Amino acid sequence: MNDRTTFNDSSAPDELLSPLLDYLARRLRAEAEADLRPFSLKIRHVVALTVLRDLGERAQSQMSEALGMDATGIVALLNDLESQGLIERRRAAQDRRRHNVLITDAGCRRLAEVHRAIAGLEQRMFGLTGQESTALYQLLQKATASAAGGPAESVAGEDFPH
Amino acid sequence: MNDRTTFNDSSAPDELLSPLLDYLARRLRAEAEADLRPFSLKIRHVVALTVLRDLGERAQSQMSEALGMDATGIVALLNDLESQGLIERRRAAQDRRRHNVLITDAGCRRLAEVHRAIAGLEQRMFGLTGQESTALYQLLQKATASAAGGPAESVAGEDFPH
DNA sequence: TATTGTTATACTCTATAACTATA
DNA sequence: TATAGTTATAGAGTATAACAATA
Repeated sequence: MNDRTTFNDSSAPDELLSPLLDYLARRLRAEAEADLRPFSLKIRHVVALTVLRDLGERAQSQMSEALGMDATGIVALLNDLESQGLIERRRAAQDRRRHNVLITDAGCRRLAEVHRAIAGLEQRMFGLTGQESTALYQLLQKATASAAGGPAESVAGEDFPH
Repeated sequence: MNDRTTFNDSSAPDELLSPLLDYLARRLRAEAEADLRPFSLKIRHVVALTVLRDLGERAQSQMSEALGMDATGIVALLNDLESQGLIERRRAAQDRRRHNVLITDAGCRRLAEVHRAIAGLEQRMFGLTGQESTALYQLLQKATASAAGGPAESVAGEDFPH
């Protein structure tokens, strides 16, 4: 049964979030390309490194879940990072089918550099104050935790970095 | 929350916004696909229709700028919408090179339906309260206005819907 | 038989370059 | 010559399907 009235009144603002998210993500990827070229990385590499730094060693299947990406995409992503020595793949002893992935020291250092570059880009591009930026981060964080739980549920999972 | 107040107002938070935006936009596109399939539309069609509804008649070159997309992408986008009768292209009398684009009545009706579908998806997916959702909208709105002005400037332009 | 990771492949999204018609 | 739109094409980005190794 559909409860349309509560739905409209209690929650959503008049306008949609999706067009803004779509727009900002597209612009971001385009702008970040230039800043990340010296590192031979793309935004999704940064996402993957961030997850590995914050969550530690993970199986590739868990990476796939945490990043909301297909497993086949993860393979290519990790290949890029491994060829630069930023991550390591290790056969898991308990289950030899599994490749455990972890960030290397070089990966951590690289991530820190990239982090500074992207932070600068965000500041220039979004023009938000520190407070606004923090508030936005927290809201996106909450939305992400919810989205990571599944499309129809609001399960705040530990699937994404804080 | 720890000593967050020690941050000066101009500094960014410790963590990056970009990975979250990238993640959410990717998930959103994937999830919205199912909801939008009955309409034969994608998220970017919704963005385009929203812009046309809010800003009125526009040249294609202006659409390109407003959407932050290459002009060639706009052509295919508008072809899709025109073939469904949701928008119209008219030769501009003053400058016959130009195609002015405007949303049709059918387009407005379709957009309203789609709007409801996406709003429901956002609520299920992001699990935000009405207040949070509104706050997030306003922050994304501000970031979008800034980003529309250019990568290095904070010019709040009239380029994107309010 | 089911699961982890991989390869091969195709489809979607976006950008670059060349063409047309107007100015 | 320059600009608005279009076409053709190529390149990312992501997903689907079949396969190998292991459980």
